[in-house]
Amino acid sequence: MSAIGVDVGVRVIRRDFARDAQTLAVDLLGTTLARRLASGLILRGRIVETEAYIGVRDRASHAFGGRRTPRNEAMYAKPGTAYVYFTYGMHFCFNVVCAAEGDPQAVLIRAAEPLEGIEEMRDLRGMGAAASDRLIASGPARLCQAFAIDRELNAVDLVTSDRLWLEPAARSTRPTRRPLRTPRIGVDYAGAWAKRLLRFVDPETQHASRSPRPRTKRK
DNA sequence: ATTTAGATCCTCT
DNA sequence: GAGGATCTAAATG
Repeated sequence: MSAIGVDVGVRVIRRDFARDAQTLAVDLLGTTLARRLASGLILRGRIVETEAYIGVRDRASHAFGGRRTPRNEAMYAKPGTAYVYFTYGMHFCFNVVCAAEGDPQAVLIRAAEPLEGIEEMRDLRGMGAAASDRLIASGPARLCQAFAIDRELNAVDLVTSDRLWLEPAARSTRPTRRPLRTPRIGVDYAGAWAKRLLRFVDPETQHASRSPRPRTKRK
């Protein structure tokens, strides 16, 4: 994997994406997100926080009620498709489409621990070299900025793309404890669906969008 | 430590 | 026209 020309590692394959969003959201923790820039430089990060958007009955989902628009069209595509959308006038968010084609389920990738190409990520984020690694990709829009993910990558097939893909967790990167479960962030408009525990965080990470254990602060 | 306001523009009603 | 799967800096307790 370090040999020249062998920079694209083993990938997550189609059938692994063809599961329900809740299952995939858990399974993606510890997985590597990989991005090749136009320059050829490769960025990698370990996914540590996800959210499941579980389909047409999920009020918090862009596909609620079977809504199908130009924006969310990618949610109805094959499992393993990227769904990248623009929000709040300035931010992008990246999802992995899953389940069966036509069933609009997706996993929002909310945070990653930078592994490779960290200096480039800092540049992309407009951060100084002194800023903490924890601020690079802890949050869905920060992650997109750090990995240069924007509209251009919407609807890309993560199974075949040489610009954006996922690599399975190795033993050393797989979480060793069960994920922390919380309500999803920023979906207060979704009524009862806002309370469902569909956000998943690696309990041992330092790189989530908010501390997994806000209580304890010793040491 | 927690809260607030402002930025900013695309998407859908 | 309204509001959003957010982030940051600044203000406040």
